[in-house]
Amino acid sequence: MPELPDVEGFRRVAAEAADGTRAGPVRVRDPQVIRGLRPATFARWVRGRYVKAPRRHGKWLLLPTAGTTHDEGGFPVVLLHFGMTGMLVWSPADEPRHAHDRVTFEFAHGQLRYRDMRKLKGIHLARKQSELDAVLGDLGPDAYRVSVTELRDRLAGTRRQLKSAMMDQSRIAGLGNLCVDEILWRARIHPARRSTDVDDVGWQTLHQRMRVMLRQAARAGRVPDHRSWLTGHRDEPDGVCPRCSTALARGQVAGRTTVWCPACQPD
DNA sequence: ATGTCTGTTTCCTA
DNA sequence: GTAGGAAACAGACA
Repeated sequence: MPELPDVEGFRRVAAEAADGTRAGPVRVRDPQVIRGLRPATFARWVRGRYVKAPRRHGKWLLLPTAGTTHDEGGFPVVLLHFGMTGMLVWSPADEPRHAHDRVTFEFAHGQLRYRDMRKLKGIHLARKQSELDAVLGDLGPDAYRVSVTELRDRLAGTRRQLKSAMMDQSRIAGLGNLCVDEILWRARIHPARRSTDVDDVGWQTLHQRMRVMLRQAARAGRVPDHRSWLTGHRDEPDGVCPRCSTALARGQVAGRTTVWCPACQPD
């Protein structure tokens, strides 16, 4: 589930509910979710800090903190990754605990809950720049902020299949399986096309379609499954292309379930 | 019961 | 550099 648009939704949840407010007790229900330091240490570092202007890079959500109301946000920074099934939920304090609520952050008006069924990823804490770099240092530029030039430069220098390169977080950060299929369908490029095989017009198109797609999806906080989107048809066994009604193709590309239109996206 | 699948990432081998 | 498989995890489903 969580790709760039979803995490952007989680960022808004954090911003609307907790920005500028002070964290109370931090409860770690599942110690396995806290990575890189002891859960009790994590809770001690975060409790009493003011959350400031939540940010997102790729699929990571960053919660910078400050010691006082008027301070600018800085270290420590809480870093959350949602793996395949994670989410960030804002609930009233008396809302019954969900079975997959792994960590809760108490605030005056409610609580922020890190909810995740599979615990593929988790929550880190960066107390200084070097710890931030250790977690985020290998990420490429955020997919929504990358320029067309940078997109081309970072993806063209490999002979891999384009889909594989686009999902590589060290090249471009934020795109997952759904986003990439949707973007490639809109750009009319076959997912297994070699990166070295895309021309300048192709990069322009890809960038423009990516921007539009991500803007709309980020606004929704998810990749919409609207009927005019490829994503709206990918779960149907006999899905057809919403643009040309050709039967959609389904297969494995870069080791992942991939859906494309054989007519719009010729090999 | 058993095996297969899944919107992610990382590590290992060829 | 690149591709493929397996693993981390927990559940749904046939």
